[in-house]
Amino acid sequence: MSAEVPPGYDPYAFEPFAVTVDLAVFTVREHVLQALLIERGEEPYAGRWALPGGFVRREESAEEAARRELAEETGLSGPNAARLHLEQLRTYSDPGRDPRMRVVSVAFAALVPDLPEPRGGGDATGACWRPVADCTGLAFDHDRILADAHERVRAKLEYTCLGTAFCPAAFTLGELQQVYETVWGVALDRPNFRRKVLASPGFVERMPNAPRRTGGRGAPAALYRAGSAATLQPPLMRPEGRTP
Amino acid sequence: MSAEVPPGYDPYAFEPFAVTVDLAVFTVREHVLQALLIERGEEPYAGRWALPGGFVRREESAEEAARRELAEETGLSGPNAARLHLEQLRTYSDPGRDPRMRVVSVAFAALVPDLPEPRGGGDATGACWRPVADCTGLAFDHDRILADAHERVRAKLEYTCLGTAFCPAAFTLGELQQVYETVWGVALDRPNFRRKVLASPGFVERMPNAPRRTGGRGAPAALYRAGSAATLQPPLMRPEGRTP
DNA sequence: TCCTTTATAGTCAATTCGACTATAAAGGAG
DNA sequence: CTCCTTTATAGTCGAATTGACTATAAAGGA
Repeated sequence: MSAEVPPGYDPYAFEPFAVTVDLAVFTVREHVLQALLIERGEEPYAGRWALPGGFVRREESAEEAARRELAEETGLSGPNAARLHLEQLRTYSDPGRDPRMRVVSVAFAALVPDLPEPRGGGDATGACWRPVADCTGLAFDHDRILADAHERVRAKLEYTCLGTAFCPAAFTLGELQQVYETVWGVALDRPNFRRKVLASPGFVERMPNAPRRTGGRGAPAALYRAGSAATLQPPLMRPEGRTP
Repeated sequence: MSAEVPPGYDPYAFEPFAVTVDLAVFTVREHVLQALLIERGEEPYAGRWALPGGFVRREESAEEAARRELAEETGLSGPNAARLHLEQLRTYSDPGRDPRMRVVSVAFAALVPDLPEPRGGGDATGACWRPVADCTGLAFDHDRILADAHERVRAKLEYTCLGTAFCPAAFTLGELQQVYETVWGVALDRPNFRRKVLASPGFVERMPNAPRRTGGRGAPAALYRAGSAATLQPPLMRPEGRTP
């Protein structure tokens, strides 16, 4: 490898890499933020938990690979696939992050509503939801990826309308507030929360139907669906203004 | 290149890619936001302008490659290299983004103060600063990368202390305000701007020295340096709350 | 029939923000 | 030297937002 290599496509400068995608898939189940994990069936890290993912194929982009892997892992398809937020997180490229060869991984964060069942499909031994607080000791650098994705989601709830991605197609403001409280780990004042949400144009819109009761007890709540806005102005900040 | 497929990897799934970094380097010069471009000397796109960048080498991460390329292209080294903000933007992986082979590019955004001179150093035919508004018709998908980076910088000025990355080690509040006005393309009220900045803990801190006059005319201004905070709470929002 | 839980409507004071006014300290033009 | 323009910096004031509460109604369960 000469030091005076022109930019371009000098054969000595070109190094072959494998490119993979890794997915940090989040959902809110039973008042807890959970992540989707798979149990590795092969070396290295056989038997360890890891984020779902796989190789990017020759004819697809990283986004397409991520969507394909997500469908394989969760059984997400058709109408469900539409109610899914998938965004690129960042790329992890440390030499040595895979013990055998040079692998660059494009990480994605995905937010899905509470799905019926995870499907341990395809190549993974098993797949399951696990509270993010318990997701430690993952394979490769997946602890780090998951932590980065977790903080990204926490931060994006502040200034985007992403919270609705955790909710089903129709939801109550109480359910939306639960999402915020679960992801941020704080309690929010109910009247103030609904005042903020309803004052944010395009965040939620009322469904032209009848209300229903959700958890059984309590007064029936109005149903809302996600609005057309993508960002929140002004933002809905978490208390204690922490961004650790 | 070792065609040997490591054990445990599906040989049909593994596809070799080239991995590059592309840099969107921004500075504020003469009240205009400018980006660093190089003129390509080789096919494809010979003679066209492009973002600086290059291949990731076998023993380095994408971050290290980006820092290396930036040093080669701008002559940034030693003390200057410290006053530099470099952050990963996202990865571009469309098949066909390079006409000849499968290239995945990890894009970075860099913010530097007004440097003495760009250096068309090393491998590039020529390098120059160009107002971002005039940066069109770039090679590959670099128009898109630059646009994404531009919007990222605009957005991050709102909720981080990044604005100081465009300023020299010591700066006046007027200079910092110029950065915001230039990047956002709006005029800000001077008293209100300084009130917000000074009320944000850790954004700037006064230098324990004497004031000076900057542009020649006008009263002398106090000098500040970047504080220790990374994020702004509450954010400093651009007027008209636009996030196109 | 209570009692607990949840939804929803208000109130009120403190804080913040946007739009201004005012004053001082340069440098340049004449 | 004397305006005049430009910039820095200190305030003011009313409107809007926010955080902390109170109040009331409508469930379901014991």
